[in-house]
Amino acid sequence: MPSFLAEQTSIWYQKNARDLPWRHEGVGAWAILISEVMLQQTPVSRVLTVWQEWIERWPSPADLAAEPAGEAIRAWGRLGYPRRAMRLHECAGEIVRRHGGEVPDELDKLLALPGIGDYTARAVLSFAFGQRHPVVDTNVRRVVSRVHHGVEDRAIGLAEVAELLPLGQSDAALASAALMELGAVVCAARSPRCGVCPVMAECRWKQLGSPQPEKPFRRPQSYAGTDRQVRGLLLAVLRESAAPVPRHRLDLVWPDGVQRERALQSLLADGLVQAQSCDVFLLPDSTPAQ
DNA sequence: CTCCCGAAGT
DNA sequence: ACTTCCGGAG
Repeated sequence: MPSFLAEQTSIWYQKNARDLPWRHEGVGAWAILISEVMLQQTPVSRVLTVWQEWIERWPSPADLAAEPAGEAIRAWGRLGYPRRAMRLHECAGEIVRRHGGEVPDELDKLLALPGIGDYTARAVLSFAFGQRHPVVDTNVRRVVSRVHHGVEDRAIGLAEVAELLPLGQSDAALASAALMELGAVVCAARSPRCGVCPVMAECRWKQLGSPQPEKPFRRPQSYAGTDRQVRGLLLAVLRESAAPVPRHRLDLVWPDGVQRERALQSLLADGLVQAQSCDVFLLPDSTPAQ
């Protein structure tokens, strides 16, 4: 059932879409998959440079799979959540071993790959293969919740979004990109730009006076002082060092020895760091995928 | 300090 | 259903 929301947003998108390099003609499924993983938790502006480096260095899954995981972690730079880099490396290996080196174009096969969840699998199918799938990230949830239900945070499921997409494959893929773009640049969480919104006239949320949620949703933890920050500091040292790093150099980045050790152990457990000996550490140099 | 906002493990 | 996992911009 093509909806007013999907149709109007698609028209708007064709005039107002940002010119992002992974949207260019001829960009392959692997490059799009990389972009979606990088964008999972990181703003566009920070992804641009690293994505370009990755696709030039590793234009196919086989190119990435042929290198040690540590190279992916190093090239991830400061994008954050570096387990994504490790999973992308594992993902490349799986694509080579199980799919002949080509990104699969079926939902169940994508969902089975490491680091690929409900959102990313459908984003790749839509944006790389032009298929019709509900691509639901928090932007899309917010847009649909506001426009159709008039509230900030109604639970929006895949089925509901599937129903509002146009029936044609390429029209649906376009609408999915458009809904995400609208949520990102117009129907923003904090500062919505309703004055330029293509669906303002039929937005339930706007009609109701842009009601805020009953519960303001408190964010329990800040980043400063968390294990995540310490892990980031430790990994940065290893990333920027060509040679293995002795423990005493890691001791410099954080004063609390208990937390520092806990962070180091969790990095080892995640496979983001390897111990060369009991007091020397390096990025993983696991043998490339066979 | 706040905002950003997906995958996977439990 | 709830928690862990980053880091830069404002």
